[in-house]
Amino acid sequence: MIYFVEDDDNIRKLVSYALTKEGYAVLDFARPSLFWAAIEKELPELLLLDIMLPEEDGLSILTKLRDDPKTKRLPIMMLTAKGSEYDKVTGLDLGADDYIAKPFGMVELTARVRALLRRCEISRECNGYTVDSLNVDTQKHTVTVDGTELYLSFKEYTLLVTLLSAKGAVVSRETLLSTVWGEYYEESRTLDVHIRKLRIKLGKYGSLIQTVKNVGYKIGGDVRDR
Amino acid sequence: MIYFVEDDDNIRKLVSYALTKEGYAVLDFARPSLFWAAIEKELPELLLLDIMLPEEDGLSILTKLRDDPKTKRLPIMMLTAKGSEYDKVTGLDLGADDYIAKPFGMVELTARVRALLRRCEISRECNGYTVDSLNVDTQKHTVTVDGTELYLSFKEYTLLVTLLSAKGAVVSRETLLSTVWGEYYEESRTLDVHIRKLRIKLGKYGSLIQTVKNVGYKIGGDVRDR
DNA sequence: TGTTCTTCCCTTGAAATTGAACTTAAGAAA
DNA sequence: TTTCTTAAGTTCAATTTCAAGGGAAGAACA
Repeated sequence: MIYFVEDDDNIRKLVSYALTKEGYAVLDFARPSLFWAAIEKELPELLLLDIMLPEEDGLSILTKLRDDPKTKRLPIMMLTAKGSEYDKVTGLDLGADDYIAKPFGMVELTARVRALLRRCEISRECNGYTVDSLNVDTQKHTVTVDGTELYLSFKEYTLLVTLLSAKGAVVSRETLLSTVWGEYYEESRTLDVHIRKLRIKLGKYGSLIQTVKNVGYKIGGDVRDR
Repeated sequence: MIYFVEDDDNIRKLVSYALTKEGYAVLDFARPSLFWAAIEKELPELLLLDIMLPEEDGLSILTKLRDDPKTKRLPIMMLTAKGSEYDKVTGLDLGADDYIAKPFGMVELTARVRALLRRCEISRECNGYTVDSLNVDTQKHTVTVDGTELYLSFKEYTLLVTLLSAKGAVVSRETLLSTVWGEYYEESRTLDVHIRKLRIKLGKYGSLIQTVKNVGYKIGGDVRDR
């Protein structure tokens, strides 16, 4: 998911269109306030940020994002009409990862986006995951164990995919709650209950979901993309 | 260390001077052959690569570097007189991390270099530690000795990671207590007890944890990031 | 100089306590 | 209906506490 903050309607539409055509999911925002609301709910993989904006300067947004541990590492590309070297340097030194000056071509933009995502090792969502003979197809939204399809509820499915996407790394309770349940959820036992149901439904693969006490849960076993 | 391949003497000197003044160690090469010789000996942290070169095209060098596992992830910034969008895209898509078109200002160049190094620093942030055949994976939260996984409790694990992250330096009792146990903890034997359990679980590596009387504990041996 | 004593930390083992996750069931929401 | 959330009770390992056991460094002493 790519977020794009830009007040100029034409540029916003143009860039969104170009990126969408490249296969990226894009959400664009005409005003910072809309962007802030969205980022509370879900973090994008990359942010395109114009500098000249109503309400709040792009550089101010950049600074705030870099100060927050949650968005400290978010790949950010600044985008601006001002072409002066001074502006570029300011943006980069405040923590932007790339900077592109208007007018820019869509082809260069998408190439820079690709390069930045590559550098940050965030590949576009894959089509699914496989562990042993447990298969998850994120296109079809299906889960199969030994070839037979399994029915999972929405939360169960999202929980499983979130764990799988970490490729065996531990996912904290907090992250799980915010990813699967949306906004920040304070400590709640609903996560435990869903983990339990998921484990039961996964049958012999239930034990793949391992508890890491005081931290969260992880998938044991070799997770492969597909 | 930054390597810089550029045939134009003026630009080479200018850029080298600017980067050196920024505090980077720079080695510049007028010809690809000299660069290839150097890279055999030592990998730089970043490579600035001109496109138009004698002997061999910069894009060809880029491709070769990206094909070699040793240099696959080397941060590379392309640098060129050709300002066409097509060239930029080609460079970026062949695996360059950034691209700057001549004529460029030294201030922008150094800012881009800083930004690129910063980003690569982040992505290579440590995923674990290795001492001898003791391995700690901080992503998966696992500890292995000679390839077999070891189960550590939360405190034991945190204690071990805290000690490892000091890379062999002594960590005071006070620091350990405040890092592992949260806020300040009054003097308590609980730390000793956990150290003991950790030593036992680590088996032959238990003796890696050395007591520094009146101060704290440290890891003996060569701690490496991974 | 060498021996014993004292003290201070750290180690050890066992027992007591705590707390995070699990379970279950029932009610609310979709 | 099915799914999700909440609440309450349970469980068992993790953690802490306690008390006794070393052992090294320096002091006292012969």
